Amino acid sequence: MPATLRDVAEYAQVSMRTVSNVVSGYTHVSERMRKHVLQAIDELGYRPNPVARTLRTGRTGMLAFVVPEIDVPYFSALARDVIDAAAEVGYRVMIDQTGHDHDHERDLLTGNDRTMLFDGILFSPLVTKAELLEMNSPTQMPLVLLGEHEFDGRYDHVAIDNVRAAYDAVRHLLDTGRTRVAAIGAQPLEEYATPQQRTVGYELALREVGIEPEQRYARPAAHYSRADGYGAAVELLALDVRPDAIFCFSDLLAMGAMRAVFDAGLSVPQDVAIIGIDNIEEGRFSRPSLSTISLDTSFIAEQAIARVTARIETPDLRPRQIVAPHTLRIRESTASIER
Amino acid sequence: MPATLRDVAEYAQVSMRTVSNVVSGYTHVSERMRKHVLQAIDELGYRPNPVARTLRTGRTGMLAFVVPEIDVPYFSALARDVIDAAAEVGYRVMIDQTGHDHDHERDLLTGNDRTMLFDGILFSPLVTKAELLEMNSPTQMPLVLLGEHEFDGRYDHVAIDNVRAAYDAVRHLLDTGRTRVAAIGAQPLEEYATPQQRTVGYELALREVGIEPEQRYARPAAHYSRADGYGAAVELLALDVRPDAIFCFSDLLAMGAMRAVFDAGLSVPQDVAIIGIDNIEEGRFSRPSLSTISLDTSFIAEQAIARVTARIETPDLRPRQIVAPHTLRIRESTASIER
DNA sequence: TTGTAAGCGTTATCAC
DNA sequence: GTGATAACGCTTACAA
Repeated sequence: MPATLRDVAEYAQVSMRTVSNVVSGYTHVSERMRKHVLQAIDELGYRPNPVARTLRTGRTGMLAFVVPEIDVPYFSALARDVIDAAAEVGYRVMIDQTGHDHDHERDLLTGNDRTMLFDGILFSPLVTKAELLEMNSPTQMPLVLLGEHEFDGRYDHVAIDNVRAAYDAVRHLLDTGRTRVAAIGAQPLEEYATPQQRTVGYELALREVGIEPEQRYARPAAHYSRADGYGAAVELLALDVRPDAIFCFSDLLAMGAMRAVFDAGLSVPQDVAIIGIDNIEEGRFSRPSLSTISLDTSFIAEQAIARVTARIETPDLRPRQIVAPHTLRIRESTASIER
Repeated sequence: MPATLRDVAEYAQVSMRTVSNVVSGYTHVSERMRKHVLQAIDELGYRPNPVARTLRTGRTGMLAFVVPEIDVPYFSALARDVIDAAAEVGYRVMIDQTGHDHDHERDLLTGNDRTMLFDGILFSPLVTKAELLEMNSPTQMPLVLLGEHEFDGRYDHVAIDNVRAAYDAVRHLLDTGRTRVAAIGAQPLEEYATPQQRTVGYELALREVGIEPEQRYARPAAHYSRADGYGAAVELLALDVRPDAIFCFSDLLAMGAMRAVFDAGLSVPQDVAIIGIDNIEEGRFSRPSLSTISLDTSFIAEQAIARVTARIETPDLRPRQIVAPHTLRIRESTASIER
């Protein structure tokens, strides 16, 4: 049985109030008393019970970071920054992996979840636009959406400008002389905001230089995984007129696509240039190194944490949209080719 | 203000006891009553307060998974499996990132941490052998150590046979005809168990074929990162007599080493064969694909979860050591060479 | 500065 | 099968 505050009080012959004061810090308490109580605490090996404290104060000191899959490099890099940013302001982070399970996500959003031991949620969701809109009984839990969806004014939101990011990537491919630019990651359905926005940016860049987007050059990808990128690239390379560049909606797709190009006996960037989005570390060491759009994950994490903690303090804040910066990183996979 | 159990009881004109029975499930309660209470719950939008429940029952339903860095692919892959295995038995997982901070780790182990809202800990630690041994006031928290350290009989422990794994990797390099086998990841100090054990396996394999390990071929690496692998490989390649194979203590080190070989104008596996440990997905898509020792992360996760939950139920279980299987995966990076 | 006591929202122990 | 009531361990008015 661990010692309780009451045990310490009895042992030290003081009131619980005094012990509590000593434990939780600063309240006026004489130095002699402090020493005395501290010693009692030490001798009994007392540790405050965080659950009791939480019940009393209403704060758990924990945030939930909700992602589809934690082992996707972009998410784990973001998780790292989120954990660090949260620690900075005294919060801990519980990672919740939805595994592409919409019901799980919805339970979280509607507060149906049975074990909500946290003060706020950072949500990198898969939920479709429709699902988000029809969410009729949103939880009172402070919530910040990350990187997906259009800003609809109901939730705080931190994301890059997806249209612009895609535009920048494709524009770079065009600038290096490629003309047959394919895309991997477009969603056939209009359900998800991010792929749709990136598709818009992709087509925008093409049209700007007078190229009409071709349907067969836009390939879907279910999970933005290496395997999906590989599969989509294999299809692209089998076309009569092969693309000379591929814009992948994530670096992971790009890694898969690169491997597919090699397996087809072709080379990157000579035969096919490849660019991704996310700037995962893997792409800095791959051969060739991967050009990409870098998202500032620590900026995203800090802004999200700042926003959710602000909302914990002041629940009625007006939802804001925060746009995170992105940067084009040119590496070997899109090097210009000798003509 | 969210509705409480008491609110529901008053609203439905029944006792709190009855509401609690309905909420927590099975206790005998008439069907009519159940319906009645359920409706009241629905109308008031009542959600049980998990904190209050926890204070009463002493269970949070949460486990902590403690790793140095969550964005290391091996750890994030393991985290994924841990989260899944925990969900399977009704637990959630809080991820705690120590960031190579020994004090943080020690606080966790000694229960000095102020916010321990979990029922048990899975610990993939950095603490040195000495630190672990001198841990004089271990917390009563159920604890399972993952993948590090020797089994000293005080904690449950799930890990591969590190000596054997290293031996298998090096043996494979030797079998393909390489004779100058270097290693990256050895720790100069004898503080950490894993690198030491892998060094033992490395030297064992060499000696078995009559090769005396050379000091200059064994390079340390602080963080098992791509960058450390790169740096160590650069040094190895600058030696008068260049190694013709490198055994890296992690796949991430191997990815860095591979890039260093290319940057030196050499090729893998023709000039230098490379093998790692961990079997991260990245190595299946890299060029060349990376030979490695595969650890069964889902086995490790399941065993660890089974063990920690068992210990939550029955605190006095005798600590056990569970050895996880490993398998050699031969890929392109160690292909045999034409002589 | 310190003591007393009332909750926080639940579950569990007792009756009936 | 259901109803009152005492904990669980802590924080914090309110008193002293």
